[in-house]
Amino acid sequence: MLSKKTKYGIKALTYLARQENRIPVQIATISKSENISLKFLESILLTLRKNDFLGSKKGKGGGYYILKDPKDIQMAAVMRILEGPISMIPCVSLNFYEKCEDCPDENACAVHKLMIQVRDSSLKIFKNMTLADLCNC
Amino acid sequence: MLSKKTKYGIKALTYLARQENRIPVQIATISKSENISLKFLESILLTLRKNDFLGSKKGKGGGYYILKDPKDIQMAAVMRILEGPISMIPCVSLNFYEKCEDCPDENACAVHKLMIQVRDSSLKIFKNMTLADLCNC
DNA sequence: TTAAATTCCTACTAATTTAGTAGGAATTTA
DNA sequence: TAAATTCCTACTAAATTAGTAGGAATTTAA
Repeated sequence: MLSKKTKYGIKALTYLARQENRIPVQIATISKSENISLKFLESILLTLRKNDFLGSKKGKGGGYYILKDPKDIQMAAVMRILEGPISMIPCVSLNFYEKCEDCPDENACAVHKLMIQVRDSSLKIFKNMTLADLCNC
Repeated sequence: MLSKKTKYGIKALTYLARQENRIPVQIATISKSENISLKFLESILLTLRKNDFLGSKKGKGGGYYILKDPKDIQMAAVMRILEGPISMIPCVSLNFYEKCEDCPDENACAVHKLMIQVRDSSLKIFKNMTLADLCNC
Protein backbone atom coordinates (compact mmCIF):
# COMPACT_ATOMS: atom_id res chain seq x y z
CA MET A 1 0.00 0.00 0.00
CA LEU A 2 1.07 3.49 -0.85
CA SER A 3 1.23 5.58 2.32
CA LYS A 4 -0.77 8.78 2.62
CA LYS A 5 2.50 10.57 3.14
CA THR A 6 3.64 9.62 -0.35
CA LYS A 7 0.23 10.22 -1.87
CA TYR A 8 0.02 13.71 -0.37
CA GLY A 9 3.63 14.43 -1.18
CA ILE A 10 3.14 13.65 -4.86
CA LYS A 11 -0.04 15.73 -4.94
CA ALA A 12 1.76 18.67 -3.37
CA LEU A 13 4.66 18.35 -5.80
CA THR A 14 2.36 18.39 -8.81
CA TYR A 15 0.51 21.37 -7.36
CA LEU A 16 3.78 23.26 -7.00
CA ALA A 17 5.04 22.12 -10.40
CA ARG A 18 2.02 23.77 -11.99
CA GLN A 19 2.76 27.17 -10.37
CA GLU A 20 4.70 29.92 -12.00
CA ASN A 21 8.35 29.39 -11.16
CA ARG A 22 9.58 30.17 -7.69
CA ILE A 23 6.48 31.97 -6.52
CA PRO A 24 6.04 30.51 -3.05
CA VAL A 25 2.77 28.79 -2.22
CA GLN A 26 1.72 28.53 1.41
CA ILE A 27 1.14 25.17 3.04
CA ALA A 28 -2.39 26.23 3.92
CA THR A 29 -3.22 26.89 0.29
CA ILE A 30 -2.12 23.43 -0.82
CA SER A 31 -3.73 21.86 2.24
CA LYS A 32 -7.14 23.33 1.36
CA SER A 33 -6.88 22.71 -2.35
CA GLU A 34 -5.86 19.07 -1.97
CA ASN A 35 -7.79 18.20 1.20
CA ILE A 36 -4.73 17.36 3.22
CA SER A 37 -4.34 17.88 6.97
CA LEU A 38 -2.30 21.07 7.43
CA LYS A 39 0.13 19.77 10.02
CA PHE A 40 0.69 16.49 8.24
CA LEU A 41 1.36 18.29 4.98
CA GLU A 42 3.74 20.61 6.80
CA SER A 43 5.92 17.69 7.83
CA ILE A 44 5.83 16.22 4.33
CA LEU A 45 6.89 19.46 2.68
CA LEU A 46 9.67 19.81 5.19
CA THR A 47 10.97 16.39 4.17
CA LEU A 48 10.83 17.36 0.51
CA ARG A 49 12.68 20.57 1.21
CA LYS A 50 15.39 18.79 3.19
CA ASN A 51 15.86 16.47 0.25
CA ASP A 52 16.24 19.32 -2.21
CA PHE A 53 13.01 18.89 -4.08
CA LEU A 54 11.59 22.12 -2.72
CA GLY A 55 12.75 25.53 -1.61
CA SER A 56 11.02 27.58 1.04
CA LYS A 57 10.64 31.12 2.26
CA LYS A 58 9.50 32.13 5.72
CA GLY A 59 7.28 35.01 6.82
CA LYS A 60 4.58 36.91 5.00
CA GLY A 61 4.42 35.96 1.35
CA GLY A 62 6.44 32.88 2.16
CA GLY A 63 5.78 29.30 1.25
CA TYR A 64 7.22 26.47 -0.81
CA TYR A 65 8.31 26.30 -4.43
CA ILE A 66 9.75 23.73 -6.82
CA LEU A 67 13.53 23.91 -7.18
CA LYS A 68 14.11 21.90 -10.34
CA ASP A 69 12.46 21.59 -13.71
CA PRO A 70 9.67 18.99 -13.30
CA LYS A 71 11.10 17.20 -16.35
CA ASP A 72 14.19 16.48 -14.30
CA ILE A 73 12.38 15.01 -11.32
CA GLN A 74 12.11 11.24 -11.66
CA MET A 75 9.30 9.68 -9.70
CA ALA A 76 11.77 7.01 -8.58
CA ALA A 77 13.60 9.65 -6.55
CA VAL A 78 10.37 10.97 -5.07
CA MET A 79 9.22 7.48 -4.14
CA ARG A 80 12.49 6.62 -2.45
CA ILE A 81 12.36 9.73 -0.27
CA LEU A 82 8.69 9.55 0.66
CA GLU A 83 7.89 5.85 0.55
CA GLY A 84 11.27 4.26 1.03
CA PRO A 85 12.42 1.26 -1.01
CA ILE A 86 10.79 0.59 -4.35
CA SER A 87 11.34 -3.14 -3.88
CA MET A 88 8.69 -5.09 -2.02
CA ILE A 89 11.33 -6.92 0.00
CA PRO A 90 14.76 -5.74 1.17
CA CYS A 91 16.65 -8.72 -0.30
CA VAL A 92 16.01 -7.44 -3.83
CA SER A 93 16.50 -3.74 -3.07
CA LEU A 94 19.20 -1.84 -4.92
CA ASN A 95 19.28 1.11 -2.52
CA PHE A 96 18.11 -0.46 0.74
CA TYR A 97 19.46 -4.04 0.51
CA GLU A 98 19.17 -6.36 3.51
CA LYS A 99 19.54 -10.10 3.74
CA CYS A 100 16.54 -12.14 4.89
CA GLU A 101 17.23 -13.78 8.25
CA ASP A 102 15.28 -16.90 7.45
CA CYS A 103 16.67 -17.51 3.98
CA PRO A 104 19.89 -19.52 3.60
CA ASP A 105 20.18 -19.05 -0.18
CA GLU A 106 18.74 -16.07 -2.00
CA ASN A 107 19.34 -17.57 -5.39
CA ALA A 108 17.22 -20.58 -4.53
CA CYS A 109 14.40 -18.49 -3.07
CA ALA A 110 11.12 -18.30 -4.96
CA VAL A 111 10.12 -15.03 -3.31
CA HIS A 112 13.43 -13.48 -4.30
CA LYS A 113 13.04 -14.63 -7.89
CA LEU A 114 9.54 -13.20 -8.15
CA MET A 115 10.30 -9.94 -6.42
CA ILE A 116 13.30 -9.16 -8.60
CA GLN A 117 11.01 -9.11 -11.58
CA VAL A 118 8.44 -6.95 -9.83
CA ARG A 119 11.17 -4.55 -8.77
CA ASP A 120 12.53 -4.29 -12.31
CA SER A 121 9.17 -3.52 -13.81
CA SER A 122 8.20 -0.99 -11.14
CA LEU A 123 11.55 0.69 -11.27
CA LYS A 124 11.24 1.10 -15.01
CA ILE A 125 7.94 2.94 -14.56
CA PHE A 126 9.20 5.13 -11.72
CA LYS A 127 12.38 6.05 -13.56
CA ASN A 128 10.72 6.87 -16.83
CA MET A 129 7.94 8.91 -15.28
CA THR A 130 8.78 12.48 -14.29
CA LEU A 131 6.84 15.06 -12.38
CA ALA A 132 6.26 16.85 -15.68
CA ASP A 133 4.51 13.76 -17.07
CA LEU A 134 2.15 13.77 -14.12
CA CYS A 135 1.22 17.46 -13.97
CA ASN A 136 0.75 18.14 -17.68
CA CYS A 137 3.21 20.98 -17.77
CA MET B 1 6.42 -3.98 1.67
CA LEU B 2 5.60 -7.62 1.19
CA SER B 3 4.17 -9.04 4.39
CA LYS B 4 5.77 -12.04 6.06
CA LYS B 5 2.48 -13.80 5.65
CA THR B 6 2.80 -13.62 1.88
CA LYS B 7 6.48 -14.39 1.92
CA TYR B 8 5.97 -17.48 4.05
CA GLY B 9 2.90 -18.48 2.09
CA ILE B 10 4.79 -18.45 -1.20
CA LYS B 11 7.67 -20.39 0.33
CA ALA B 12 5.28 -23.01 1.66
CA LEU B 13 3.54 -23.29 -1.70
CA THR B 14 6.80 -23.84 -3.53
CA TYR B 15 7.83 -26.39 -0.94
CA LEU B 16 4.61 -28.31 -1.49
CA ALA B 17 4.78 -27.92 -5.25
CA ARG B 18 8.10 -29.73 -5.22
CA GLN B 19 6.68 -32.76 -3.36
CA GLU B 20 5.34 -35.87 -5.02
CA ASN B 21 1.67 -35.31 -5.74
CA ARG B 22 -0.82 -35.43 -2.90
CA ILE B 23 1.52 -36.84 -0.33
CA PRO B 24 0.67 -34.70 2.70
CA VAL B 25 3.46 -32.73 4.34
CA GLN B 26 3.08 -31.71 7.97
CA ILE B 27 3.13 -28.07 8.99
CA ALA B 28 6.02 -28.79 11.35
CA THR B 29 8.14 -30.13 8.51
CA ILE B 30 7.70 -27.01 6.40
CA SER B 31 8.09 -24.80 9.45
CA LYS B 32 11.49 -26.30 10.25
CA SER B 33 12.70 -26.42 6.69
CA GLU B 34 11.77 -22.84 5.90
CA ASN B 35 12.40 -21.28 9.33
CA ILE B 36 8.83 -20.17 9.83
CA SER B 37 7.02 -19.96 13.17
CA LEU B 38 4.82 -23.03 13.43
CA LYS B 39 1.65 -21.35 14.60
CA PHE B 40 1.96 -18.51 12.13
CA LEU B 41 2.48 -20.95 9.28
CA GLU B 42 -0.49 -22.95 10.49
CA SER B 43 -2.78 -19.97 9.99
CA ILE B 44 -1.30 -19.21 6.57
CA LEU B 45 -1.79 -22.76 5.33
CA LEU B 46 -5.34 -22.70 6.61
CA THR B 47 -6.01 -19.60 4.52
CA LEU B 48 -4.52 -21.28 1.47
CA ARG B 49 -6.63 -24.37 2.02
CA LYS B 50 -9.82 -22.32 2.41
CA ASN B 51 -9.03 -20.65 -0.88
CA ASP B 52 -8.57 -23.95 -2.67
CA PHE B 53 -4.86 -23.79 -3.22
CA LEU B 54 -4.20 -26.63 -0.80
CA GLY B 55 -5.86 -29.77 0.44
CA SER B 56 -5.34 -31.21 3.89
CA LYS B 57 -5.61 -34.39 5.85
CA LYS B 58 -5.92 -34.64 9.63
CA GLY B 59 -4.44 -37.14 12.05
CA LYS B 60 -1.34 -39.26 11.80
CA GLY B 61 0.26 -39.10 8.38
CA GLY B 62 -1.77 -35.98 7.71
CA GLY B 63 -0.65 -32.63 6.42
CA TYR B 64 -1.07 -30.34 3.45
CA TYR B 65 -0.69 -30.94 -0.27
CA ILE B 66 -1.02 -28.96 -3.49
CA LEU B 67 -4.36 -29.36 -5.22
CA LYS B 68 -3.62 -28.04 -8.69
CA ASP B 69 -0.82 -28.34 -11.17
CA PRO B 70 1.72 -25.62 -10.27
CA LYS B 71 1.63 -24.51 -13.91
CA ASP B 72 -1.98 -23.51 -13.38
CA ILE B 73 -1.38 -21.42 -10.28
CA GLN B 74 -0.83 -17.78 -11.23
CA MET B 75 1.09 -15.75 -8.71
CA ALA B 76 -1.50 -13.01 -9.16
CA ALA B 77 -4.08 -15.25 -7.50
CA VAL B 78 -1.71 -16.14 -4.67
CA MET B 79 -0.86 -12.49 -4.08
CA ARG B 80 -4.49 -11.42 -3.97
CA ILE B 81 -5.32 -14.04 -1.34
CA LEU B 82 -2.27 -13.55 0.87
CA GLU B 83 -1.32 -9.92 0.34
CA GLY B 84 -4.57 -8.39 -0.82
CA PRO B 85 -4.73 -5.89 -3.69
CA ILE B 86 -1.93 -5.85 -6.23
CA SER B 87 -2.49 -2.13 -6.74
CA MET B 88 -0.67 0.25 -4.41
CA ILE B 89 -3.80 2.34 -3.95
CA PRO B 90 -7.45 1.27 -3.96
CA CYS B 91 -8.54 3.83 -6.59
CA VAL B 92 -6.66 1.90 -9.29
CA SER B 93 -7.52 -1.58 -8.07
CA LEU B 94 -9.41 -3.92 -10.39
CA ASN B 95 -10.50 -6.34 -7.68
CA PHE B 96 -10.57 -4.12 -4.59
CA TYR B 97 -11.61 -0.73 -6.00
CA GLU B 98 -12.40 2.15 -3.63
CA LYS B 99 -12.69 5.83 -4.31
CA CYS B 100 -10.28 8.20 -2.54
CA GLU B 101 -12.12 10.44 -0.10
CA ASP B 102 -9.91 13.43 -0.70
CA CYS B 103 -9.86 13.27 -4.48
CA PRO B 104 -12.61 15.02 -6.45
CA ASP B 105 -11.46 13.81 -9.87
CA GLU B 106 -9.54 10.59 -10.38
CA ASN B 107 -8.75 11.36 -13.98
CA ALA B 108 -7.01 14.58 -12.98
CA CYS B 109 -5.04 12.94 -10.17
CA ALA B 110 -1.30 12.52 -10.61
CA VAL B 111 -1.12 9.68 -8.10
CA HIS B 112 -3.86 7.82 -9.92
CA LYS B 113 -2.11 8.26 -13.25
CA LEU B 114 1.18 6.95 -11.90
CA MET B 115 -0.30 4.07 -9.95
CA ILE B 116 -2.28 2.77 -12.91
CA GLN B 117 0.97 2.22 -14.74
CA VAL B 118 2.59 0.54 -11.76
CA ARG B 119 -0.43 -1.71 -11.36
CA ASP B 120 -0.35 -2.71 -15.02
CA SER B 121 3.30 -3.63 -14.96
CA SER B 122 3.09 -5.55 -11.69
CA LEU B 123 -0.02 -7.35 -12.75
CA LYS B 124 1.65 -8.48 -15.93
CA ILE B 125 4.46 -10.05 -13.91
CA PHE B 126 2.15 -11.71 -11.39
CA LYS B 127 -0.14 -13.08 -14.07
CA ASN B 128 2.60 -14.48 -16.24
CA MET B 129 4.49 -16.06 -13.39
CA THR B 130 3.19 -19.38 -12.10
CA LEU B 131 4.15 -21.47 -9.12
CA ALA B 132 5.87 -23.86 -11.55
CA ASP B 133 8.13 -21.05 -12.75
CA LEU B 134 9.20 -20.38 -9.17
CA CYS B 135 9.86 -23.91 -7.97
CA ASN B 136 11.66 -25.30 -11.01
CA CYS B 137 9.30 -28.21 -11.47
C1' DT C 1 10.06 48.63 16.02
C1' DT C 2 6.40 45.88 16.45
C1' DA C 3 2.71 42.78 14.86
C1' DA C 4 1.40 39.42 11.76
C1' DA C 5 2.44 35.74 8.89
C1' DT C 6 4.73 32.18 7.80
C1' DT C 7 8.05 28.03 7.99
C1' DC C 8 10.87 25.14 11.30
C1' DC C 9 11.41 21.77 14.75
C1' DT C 10 10.71 18.42 18.50
C1' DA C 11 7.94 15.58 20.83
C1' DC C 12 3.87 13.31 21.68
C1' DT C 13 -0.44 10.35 20.62
C1' DA C 14 -4.08 7.54 18.53
C1' DA C 15 -5.31 4.23 15.21
C1' DT C 16 -4.21 0.53 12.36
C1' DT C 17 -1.74 -3.32 10.76
C1' DT C 18 1.38 -7.04 11.27
C1' DA C 19 3.21 -10.91 13.29
C1' DG C 20 2.65 -13.67 16.03
C1' DT C 21 0.78 -16.84 20.58
C1' DA C 22 -2.43 -19.73 23.40
C1' DG C 23 -5.31 -23.27 24.02
C1' DG C 24 -8.26 -26.51 23.12
C1' DA C 25 -11.79 -28.95 19.64
C1' DA C 26 -12.20 -32.13 15.82
C1' DT C 27 -10.58 -35.77 13.16
C1' DT C 28 -7.84 -39.67 11.71
C1' DT C 29 -4.74 -43.52 12.19
C1' DA C 30 -2.82 -47.43 14.35
C1' DT D 1 -8.23 -45.67 23.10
C1' DA D 2 -3.97 -42.96 22.56
C1' DA D 3 -1.29 -40.30 19.63
C1' DA D 4 -0.86 -37.26 15.91
C1' DT D 5 -2.37 -34.09 13.30
C1' DT D 6 -5.27 -30.11 11.40
C1' DC D 7 -9.00 -26.70 12.70
C1' DC D 8 -10.68 -22.74 14.92
C1' DT D 9 -11.33 -18.68 17.89
C1' DA D 10 -9.53 -15.33 20.47
C1' DC D 11 -5.99 -12.82 22.35
C1' DT D 12 -1.50 -9.97 22.47
C1' DA D 13 2.80 -7.48 21.49
C1' DA D 14 5.37 -4.81 18.37
C1' DA D 15 5.78 -1.83 14.63
C1' DT D 16 4.12 1.49 11.50
C1' DT D 17 1.20 5.13 9.98
C1' DA D 18 -1.16 9.21 10.35
C1' DG D 19 -1.59 12.50 12.48
C1' DT D 20 -1.52 16.59 16.66
C1' DA D 21 0.43 20.13 19.85
C1' DG D 22 2.94 23.85 20.78
C1' DG D 23 6.12 26.97 20.44
C1' DA D 24 10.79 28.87 18.18
C1' DA D 25 12.76 31.26 14.28
C1' DT D 26 12.41 34.21 10.51
C1' DT D 27 10.54 37.59 7.36
C1' DT D 28 7.59 41.28 5.79
C1' DA D 29 5.22 45.40 6.13
C1' DA D 30 2.83 49.00 8.54
